[in-house]
Amino acid sequence: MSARPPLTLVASLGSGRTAPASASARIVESVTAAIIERRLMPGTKLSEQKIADIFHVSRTLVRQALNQLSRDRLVTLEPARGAFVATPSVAEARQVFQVRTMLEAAMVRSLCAQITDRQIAELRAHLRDEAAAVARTDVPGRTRLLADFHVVLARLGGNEVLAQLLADLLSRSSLIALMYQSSHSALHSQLEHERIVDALEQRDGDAAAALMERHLAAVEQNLHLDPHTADLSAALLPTY
Amino acid sequence: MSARPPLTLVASLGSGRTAPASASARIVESVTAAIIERRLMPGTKLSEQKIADIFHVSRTLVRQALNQLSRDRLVTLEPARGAFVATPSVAEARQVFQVRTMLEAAMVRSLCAQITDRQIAELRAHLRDEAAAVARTDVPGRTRLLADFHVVLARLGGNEVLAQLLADLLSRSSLIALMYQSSHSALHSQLEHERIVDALEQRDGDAAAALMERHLAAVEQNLHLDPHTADLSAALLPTY
DNA sequence: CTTTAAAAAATTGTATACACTATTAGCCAA
DNA sequence: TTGGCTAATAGTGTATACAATTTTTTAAAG
Repeated sequence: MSARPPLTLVASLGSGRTAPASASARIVESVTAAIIERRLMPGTKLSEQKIADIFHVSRTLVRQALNQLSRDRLVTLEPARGAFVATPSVAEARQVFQVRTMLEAAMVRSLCAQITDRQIAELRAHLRDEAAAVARTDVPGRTRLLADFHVVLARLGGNEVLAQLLADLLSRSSLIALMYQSSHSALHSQLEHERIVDALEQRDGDAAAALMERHLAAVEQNLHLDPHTADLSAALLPTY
Repeated sequence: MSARPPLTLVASLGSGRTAPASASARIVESVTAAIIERRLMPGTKLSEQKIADIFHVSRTLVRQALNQLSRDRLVTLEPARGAFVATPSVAEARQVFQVRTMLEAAMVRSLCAQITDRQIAELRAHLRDEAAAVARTDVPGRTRLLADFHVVLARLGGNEVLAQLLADLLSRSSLIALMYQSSHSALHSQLEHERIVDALEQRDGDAAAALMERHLAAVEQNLHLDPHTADLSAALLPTY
């Protein structure tokens, strides 16, 4: 019997980013980071009182945070039973990738028409960070950076609505990748990112869109989404 | 009442589940409906205690509902000042339509490959409802039906993630249309919907996507988004 | 009559109390 | 032991209390 209080949540407080003023926003960020960086497993129960104790706030604020996480689909709320880290279904996983493909292909295509050299340089800098994290086998770091690449791309277009939407889809994708044990190598992903930026640099919208579609398809292909494996892992993974 | 489509914009914004509407979900639906049906103007203050009295619940549940509405971008929360019906900016309006164009164009294109005759019949039935509402100048009804068309389309593809995303964007679009006084005639929109279904029926993905893109561009064009008008209306409408 | 300042009222932000539901533990009977 | 019943425990759902902040009112001065 573990009953292991997620002290890891507190540790994630120090992880970069703009400091959210609100306490509940801090909790949302911490739990999100913990999920993305694979420190909280799908199905883990998120007890209100335990989280409240960790952050030294009342359950009121914890409940606010859990509600928001539920809207983000990172947490499932079961009435009168509590909050759990979500366990996205195979169907949901496929749908998330389908939506991402629609959005991201169109995004890079339109980005080609407006991207500046300065922005390309920003992307190159990000790619260097990715490559470094991959090289030193920094698993949490590379996971976050590889996901961030897509959000950075979205922000370059200046469409905040799109960026926000994609950020949500990306955090869901991280949970999906964790749950279905992606076998897509980080190195492979990183190289595909490089090629996408190459296409952007050449302002070749069709190529960039095609590369993005193939990249997402490759990532999805390397998830263990086939029914047999999925059922098995879903049956074995803890529900409490 | 007439046979209502299984999925309405308002209903889709609630808990998302078939669970009996909780108190806060009821509040969310009521406020959403009030905004979409133009009974709450942008900028209107939503006082917690007043809403609590109306629904005979405590502020706790009202705050939950307002938080959810804030996440849907229908309501803006100003710290220590309260909740207000959102007043989406011109930039946000353009971004919402840009994202919708990306998603809905790709959506109808992929829908062409899998749509059944039975689903086409469903769409035709919806179009008849639309036409009837337009003919009898039922403004709230036609507004809802014209928006629902896009959500119904999303549901047909069987992608629940996409449908949910689009439902959110649609409610935001309704608020935008209200704020920027769309001059796009309902009849015109309705006819464009007919053409899109025509293309779907012929399984012509490129045509359907192009028609959808033109439809959304036309709707956006007929919003009063030009800076001068926008500043004027923004200055006169809100703030109290 | 307008402007400014301070006090009062109203409203939001957070914590706590309590009711209600679910889970667990213990007990008895088969 | 095993199954099921009941009691105890723990946890969630909602309401209320109180503190902090903003808005309004009131009053006085310029």
